[in-house]
Amino acid sequence: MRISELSRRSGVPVATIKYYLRENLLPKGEAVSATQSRYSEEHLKRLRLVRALVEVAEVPLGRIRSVLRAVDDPELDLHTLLGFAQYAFTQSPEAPSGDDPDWQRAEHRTAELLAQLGWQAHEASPARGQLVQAVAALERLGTPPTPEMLHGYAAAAHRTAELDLDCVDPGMPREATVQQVVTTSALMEQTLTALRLLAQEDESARRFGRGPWQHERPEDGGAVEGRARE
Amino acid sequence: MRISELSRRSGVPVATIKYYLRENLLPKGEAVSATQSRYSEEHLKRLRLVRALVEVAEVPLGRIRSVLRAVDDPELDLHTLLGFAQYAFTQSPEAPSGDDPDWQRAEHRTAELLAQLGWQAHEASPARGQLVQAVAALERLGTPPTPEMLHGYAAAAHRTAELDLDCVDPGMPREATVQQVVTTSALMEQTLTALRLLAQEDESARRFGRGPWQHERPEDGGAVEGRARE
DNA sequence: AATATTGGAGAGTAGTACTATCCAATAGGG
DNA sequence: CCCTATTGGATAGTACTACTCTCCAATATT
Repeated sequence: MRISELSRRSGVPVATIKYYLRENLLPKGEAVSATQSRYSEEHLKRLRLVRALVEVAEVPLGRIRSVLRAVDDPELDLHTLLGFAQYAFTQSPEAPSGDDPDWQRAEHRTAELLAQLGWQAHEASPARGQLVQAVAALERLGTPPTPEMLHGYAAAAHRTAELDLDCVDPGMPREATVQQVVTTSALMEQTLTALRLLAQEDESARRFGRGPWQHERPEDGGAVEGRARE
Repeated sequence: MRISELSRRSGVPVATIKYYLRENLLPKGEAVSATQSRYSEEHLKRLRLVRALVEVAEVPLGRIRSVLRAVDDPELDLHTLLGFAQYAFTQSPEAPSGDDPDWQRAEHRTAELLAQLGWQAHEASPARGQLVQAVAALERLGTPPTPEMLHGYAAAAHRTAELDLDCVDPGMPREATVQQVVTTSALMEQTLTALRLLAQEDESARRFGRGPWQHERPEDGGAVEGRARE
């Protein structure tokens, strides 16, 4: 198909497709002449994947590029690919600025937690870094997470990880599996977050509330006065 | 304290503090003269909260502003505040573009799921919208989530929501509770995400891997050859 | 008195993700 | 073969976010 058809079928403007082509988020089409290339169903699938990642999961294009590079590497096995996907999707918290006492304590808490859980995590894992960063931030705000809480969250996280991997079938063709891996990493995250928020709403209503939330924004001009019935 | 001390104690540049003051992310200090204002410990706390939200949770400043507006409203009870925090932190997926069949199906799946779970969620809840959006994206990519999977994730989400609310004590002074609510919404999200990724790594190693991941970036010069931009 | 700091305002910058315009080379219909 | 539309390729421009820098006159500090 031509670029205009690719645009029509995906709902993405031609200019944006050209941009993705330039940015190596979409492989070039097969050049038919100097002014025409042919795009396949694979291109359409890839484009839809990129759009889902951009629109729904809000992954920056740079990280999407990294993931796709790994996806397109036929050498990588499933386990390694999952690792790359994780690496690409997680923002590395970079320099801990050295001698931050809160960071040190967070490092210690994290190491202890992982040891108790028996999880083997790479020392330089970005997820580990993110965990330390979050714990350090909580320390700094004066509300450090208790080991019990962390264990509780870890148990829930472990349950979701099992579910994540349940839908990855190593016997399927690589293409399909790869898509599954990437969508699992990114879109299931969104799903899980949304479910958690909905569960919070329900649980909050049960504990201290009087029904579901009123969803008005506290935008400029008030509108705050008309909150839940009193 | 003066602005320079606020800067030194928080590690945030003076220029950024001024910017936050302009953007109403930080209340003005008590004006002592035409060229000086006094800032309190509250300002420092607020500044640290904003930084944690920006750096760790990557919440856009606009959303932070919304949350803070709700936080500073003494009228709001805990339940309502939690609702505002959720509303502010979630990006609304906006217009479903009307007659998208995938969206319709996702709407249906979501409604059914919530009905089965017995969760009372507001029709216009942003979390609900986000869930529909994620499910619709998965549909579009050809890998719709099964009801069983969704129920599994929902159970895990419910567990975390219980933990989230366990650390909110309605008997505490409002200031402390409010901080707790906001950090719970945002920073625990990061914590949970990180834990899920670590659990994935561990579980993936158990199922198909041979140990923890090697964390090399597929960046230029890495194991994966770079893009063909010549 | 000399130097530093502050509040306030405005302009400038860097990064991200497009969007628009231009152009010459075709493609496709008549 | 002619004419219009489309395409690839390149470049420039836009909108938004989150700062960062500069300037200034009025203080504060030494």
